[in-house]
Amino acid sequence: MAIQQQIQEAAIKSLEQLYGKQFTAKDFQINKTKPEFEGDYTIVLFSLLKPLGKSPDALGNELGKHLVENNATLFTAYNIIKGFLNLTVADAYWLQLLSANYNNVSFGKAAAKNQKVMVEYSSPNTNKPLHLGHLRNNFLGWSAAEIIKANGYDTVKTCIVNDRGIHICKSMIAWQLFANGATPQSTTTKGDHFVGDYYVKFNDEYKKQIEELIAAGIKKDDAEKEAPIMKATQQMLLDWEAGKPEVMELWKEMNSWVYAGFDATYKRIGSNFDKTYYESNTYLLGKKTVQEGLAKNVFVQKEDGSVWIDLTADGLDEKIVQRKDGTSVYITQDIGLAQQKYDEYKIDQSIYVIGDEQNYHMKVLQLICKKLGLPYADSIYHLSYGMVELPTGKMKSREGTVVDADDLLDEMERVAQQKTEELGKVKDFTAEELKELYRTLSLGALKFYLLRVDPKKKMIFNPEESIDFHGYTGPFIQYTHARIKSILRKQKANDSNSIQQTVLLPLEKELLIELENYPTVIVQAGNEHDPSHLANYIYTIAKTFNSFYTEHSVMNAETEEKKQLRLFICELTANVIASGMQLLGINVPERM
RNA sequence: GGUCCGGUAGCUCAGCUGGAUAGAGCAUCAGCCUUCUAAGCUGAGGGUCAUUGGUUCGAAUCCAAUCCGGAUCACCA
Repeated sequence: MAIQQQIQEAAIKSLEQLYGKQFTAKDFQINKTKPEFEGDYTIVLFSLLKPLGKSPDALGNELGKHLVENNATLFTAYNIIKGFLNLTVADAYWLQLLSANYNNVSFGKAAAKNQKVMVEYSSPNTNKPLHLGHLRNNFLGWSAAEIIKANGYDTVKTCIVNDRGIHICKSMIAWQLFANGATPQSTTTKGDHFVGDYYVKFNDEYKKQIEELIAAGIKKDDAEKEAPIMKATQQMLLDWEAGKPEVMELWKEMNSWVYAGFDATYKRIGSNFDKTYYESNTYLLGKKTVQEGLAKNVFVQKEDGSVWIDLTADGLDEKIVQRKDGTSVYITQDIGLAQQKYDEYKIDQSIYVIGDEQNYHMKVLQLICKKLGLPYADSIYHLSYGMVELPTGKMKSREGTVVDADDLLDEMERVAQQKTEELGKVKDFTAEELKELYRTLSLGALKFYLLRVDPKKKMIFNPEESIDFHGYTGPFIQYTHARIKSILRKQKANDSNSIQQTVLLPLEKELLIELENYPTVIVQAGNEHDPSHLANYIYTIAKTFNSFYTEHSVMNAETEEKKQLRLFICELTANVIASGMQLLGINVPERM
């Protein structure tokens, strides 16, 4: 049990024994003691004063004395400053924690809960390569799933590939018009980039045609509809829906190029999925639900045949769920897919990692599911994240202002290589080991950069300033891990009996107090679906370790006992860093 | 206009289920490598926590209003 919780329970017990009154954890707070005061944890007494009719000093003294006397293994001292009761936790407690967990790779992870959580993330369109925004999504989704797993849930990582629709037809049409049969192979271009280039070509041509039509005296709105390339695209969409063989063949081939490209990028960044859904298979789902909704009078049919739901009573708007021609809209497909996920996996919770531009959409989706009385309605959770923007504003693929994922990864690897060569610490590495190191460091820098901020906040990425390797960064933490491993290669911790009587120095104790908190941080990050808590926490651990490292020598410790103690601290710190970084999807090197 | 989200140091961000003098990193300045990896450590300067009012013993944190920025409110996905 977490120390904070133990203190709270001890205090509740003492308060009952002293005053015969029952309090709960909500009635008073336990905080970490501020560094400028003596003690480790602090009970804030103010909220207890009125119910007990006591002065801060009287309550503090009585409670402090009772706690120390009745929990000799837990507390060694107390002091009171104003309304704050500061408690000093026994060194033996931290030492016991240390010897029990120093080599426990499951430290911080919860027992199996036998519940299943699905995390949908990534969800790309097959008409353009992945960009920086997708990276935030991928890193978030992957990490959120790992954190959920660490909290004892079974997880299913899924991806819904947006592989059909008018935007896909655009790149197909452009390819037909301009490619002269070129392929990724013939041009040695990565498949997703190859197709993306034709998507850009479409827009260039479309714009040109509109201008020409406007020059010929046609109104802008009409020009946009009448441009030949757009008409051809719309026809192609109809042909696709009709299953016209040559269209299907081209569609399959171009998508296969894109998938080859995506696979390479996913492999590179470490994204993986247990189940991939394709919109071309799911876009007809949900129609049955429309009929059921009509039968239940949740939906209403208008005269023209379109089907609607009125959400104005819930502060939202009227929303269409089926067009007058009988085809389903996006939200209807989503209802259908939600049902399919539930049917296939019997999931207890369904998490959607989707940008905050779809907050409204997801709210509507959940509300409709509730009104339909679907059993999984409450299990839907939208893990919403802010857009990644450039200093110049939003990224726009049509305007070519996107930061391409592959380009960025290449650039990060170059920076990692340059910095490593400047420092010259791994000259004995093989070419293969160096390559792996650059990959580890570059991904560590990028993932940490994108995960360390609160997901729901938008963030600005400046391509001019490359991502740092110093300070609050992934490489800083990776470096700390490598430093520890360098010590542990010289000697491993072995004799935990020898350290049980050791008196802890401030930095030793501080590190242990922080390490003890790891399980609590995993729970918090899990409850809030927020990896940034974990990123923050690991950084704090690394920072404290580096202070400790500079202040105290391990191999040349004052005594053999201290050497053993510090070796154990090194082991546990390295384990927590490696474990926590793994939950962020970041590897830590043995050397760098 | 309705709804939702954000506004904390020059910049990027923590802290937000109310608690002690608001914290990090970057940048700036001053120190620290004959000793376990200096991608490090120590210190300094830098704040009207958007504004105003309220609740409270106590507010960056909760409530209300206002200002600023963003998202969204399609028979698009």
